[in-house]
Amino acid sequence: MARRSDHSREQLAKMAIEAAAALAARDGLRSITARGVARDIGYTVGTLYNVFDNLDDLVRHMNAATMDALYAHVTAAPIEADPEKALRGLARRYLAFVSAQPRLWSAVIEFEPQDGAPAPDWYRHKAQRLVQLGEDAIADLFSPREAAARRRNAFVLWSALYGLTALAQTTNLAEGDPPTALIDTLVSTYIAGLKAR
Amino acid sequence: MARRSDHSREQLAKMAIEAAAALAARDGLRSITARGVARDIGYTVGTLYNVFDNLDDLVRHMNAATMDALYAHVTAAPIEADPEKALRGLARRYLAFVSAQPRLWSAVIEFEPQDGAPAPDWYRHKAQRLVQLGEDAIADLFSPREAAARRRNAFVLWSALYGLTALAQTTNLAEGDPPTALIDTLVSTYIAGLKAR
DNA sequence: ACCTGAACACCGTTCAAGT
DNA sequence: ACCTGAACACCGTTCAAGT
Repeated sequence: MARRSDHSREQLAKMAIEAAAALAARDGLRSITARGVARDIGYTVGTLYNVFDNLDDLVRHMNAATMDALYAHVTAAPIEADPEKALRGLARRYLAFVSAQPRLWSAVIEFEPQDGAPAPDWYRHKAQRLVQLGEDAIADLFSPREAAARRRNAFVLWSALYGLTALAQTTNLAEGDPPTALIDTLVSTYIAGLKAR
Repeated sequence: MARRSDHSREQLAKMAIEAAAALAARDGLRSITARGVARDIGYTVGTLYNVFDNLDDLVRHMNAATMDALYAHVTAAPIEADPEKALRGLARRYLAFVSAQPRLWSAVIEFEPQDGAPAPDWYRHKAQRLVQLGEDAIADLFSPREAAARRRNAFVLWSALYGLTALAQTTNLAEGDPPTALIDTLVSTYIAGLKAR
């Protein structure tokens, strides 16, 4: 055996990522196993380790693909000029994506590589792009010399949105309030706070 | 062998939870194994399954203990009357706890039981108690008939805090801004927004 | 160069057998 | 009733051997 070359390295990576995402979407992050992914793409485990450093590396790439899909989904609609409308639009599209793919998004949240190494730059950039969208949305509320405050508030808003989607999914702490209402409450209250600075 | 009865069921549970927490604090959630915990408490795996349903059950109890410790830490100081001061105090003590035990708090965030079953009531109550603290802190900003809005905003604030601690730990998206500055920005902006309602 | 198959050192969970 | 030890069906990762 050996050297089938049915697929290029890039194709193998794509197939493995999609197989992993299918597993995670169905049964959660922990259902992803090297043997399971290998089985689903018709190769043996060894081949997987020829393409990825280890299983965490594969999961990281899967999560990166999820973040790319989220970014694409959020930017598919035009972004309004008014900060509050723009932010609410972003937040609602964010929520819609997460609600449609709950276990895939949970995988992004839950993922913590075994070696405590910090995420590589290319991975952090995926998240940074999303924060940037929020920063653009609220830009009109800041003067050009307030760049630091603008960035800090964008990060706080993104974190808040992140926490809301994380908690609204799992816990049912806010019974009666649909996630959309929570999102809208966050956006309108925070924007009002920014305007009152 | 058998029936050592060196320890009561309750003692065994406590020992196992502490052993698991020690493992998680050092090397993260995924370093907790049934065999490792059993080794550290001087029993075999079988005994662990006599006390807990499975490993997820043990981890859930460990996380519950972490939330209890967080609650105790946050309520150790008197809570101020002014909403903004009260909330900032809570948030800062929250952050202090999380920063002191980063991997233990990460375990709470990352944990997702294998069976997709919702968390039991006694577990959800631990989180609910923390939200309640926030609700009490902001109570003065709402009239008695606005109970729903008060609860919703407390949940949004707690979620935001949760997201901020989750992201500020791992990613370094907000370089230059220390976590305390992010927390203060969140609290002061959100409170200003609530006052501007 | 790429892929396989088998190996190594682990896992979670169960349960008959002992006291 | 409680605990052990061994078993079962898995894991992640490595690597000699094949083409």
